[in-house]
Amino acid sequence: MGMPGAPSRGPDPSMKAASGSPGGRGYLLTLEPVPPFDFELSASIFAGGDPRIRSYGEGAFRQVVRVNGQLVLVIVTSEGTVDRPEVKVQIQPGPTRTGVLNAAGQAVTSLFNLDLDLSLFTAAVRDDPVMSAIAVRLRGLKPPRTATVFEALTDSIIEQQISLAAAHSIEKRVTRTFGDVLELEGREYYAFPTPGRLADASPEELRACGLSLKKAEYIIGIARRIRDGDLDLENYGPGEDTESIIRELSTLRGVGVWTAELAVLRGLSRLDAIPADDLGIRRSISRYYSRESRIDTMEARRIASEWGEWRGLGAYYLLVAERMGIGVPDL
DNA sequence: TACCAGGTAAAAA
DNA sequence: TTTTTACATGGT
Repeated sequence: MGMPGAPSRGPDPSMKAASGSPGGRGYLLTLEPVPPFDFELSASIFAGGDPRIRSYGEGAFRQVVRVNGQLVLVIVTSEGTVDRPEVKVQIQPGPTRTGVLNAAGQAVTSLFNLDLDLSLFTAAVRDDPVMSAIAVRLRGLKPPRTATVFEALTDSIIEQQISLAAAHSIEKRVTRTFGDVLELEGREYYAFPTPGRLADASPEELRACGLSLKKAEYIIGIARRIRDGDLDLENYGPGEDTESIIRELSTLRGVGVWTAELAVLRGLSRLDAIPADDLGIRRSISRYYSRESRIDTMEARRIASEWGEWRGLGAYYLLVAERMGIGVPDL
């Protein structure tokens, strides 16, 4: 039964724009995420990140976002609770037009999936005692989303085959080499490179960032098709079936099923997509659902099918649970 | 030191 | 058509 589009969501969180911050440090926006939402838990994935690119520390998340063609640093903090979440967004440099302010608010809403209604997920996994127990432990955890599908697709190509540690180090070098820079108070912040910038890169330049020559060619090829108008990754609507997007992306050179699934999961928050042959996902599924230390792709898909249209989010919960050292629930 | 790690396309059989 | 190989960096 192919369900069209992404799982249904709650309404957009309401935005209250303070028109100009009195303090003068930057402009302030308040977002009201759909509860439950645990900001600290959701943002902890970014803890220890490169402060020039994306970081979370001392309660504040920082990243450069591109809004209306302009780069701004968003500083996101939480003042609410899990059940009455309230997220503050500070924008630098200020002052800025309300159009930019509101666009930054939309960007943060997208980056943290603030409009996702997790109660639909917990309802869907009600009959799965393992996932239900983990969902209670991780209550309010929302999965992150990349700023663009291009970023998700590029990162996924970089992450093919090699370890996450190796991939992250390469991703940082790519961003610092090709990303646009925003200078603030003597500090530099980098946005993820645009397709146009990577379209102009040479395979050797990307190779110097640590990519294989083949991956460099894949990424440049995709970037050029976007630049030339042959490919548009950023306008998939809710009416487009997740499966058909995965099929479409899989036709790109260098993009297999695994890469396409990961890209729609992280770039479009298609939470019904699960990269079932992913080693890490298979390991975490086997940890919580099997006596075997390793399971194959078919077995992973069979178990994940219990989570219905939320299999991708279920997989994310298992990965986070494993990372946090949450044990197998006693049933 | 060697080997594996959140794959893929192209070559070889 | 199916199987094997090359590829890149970081951790153990």
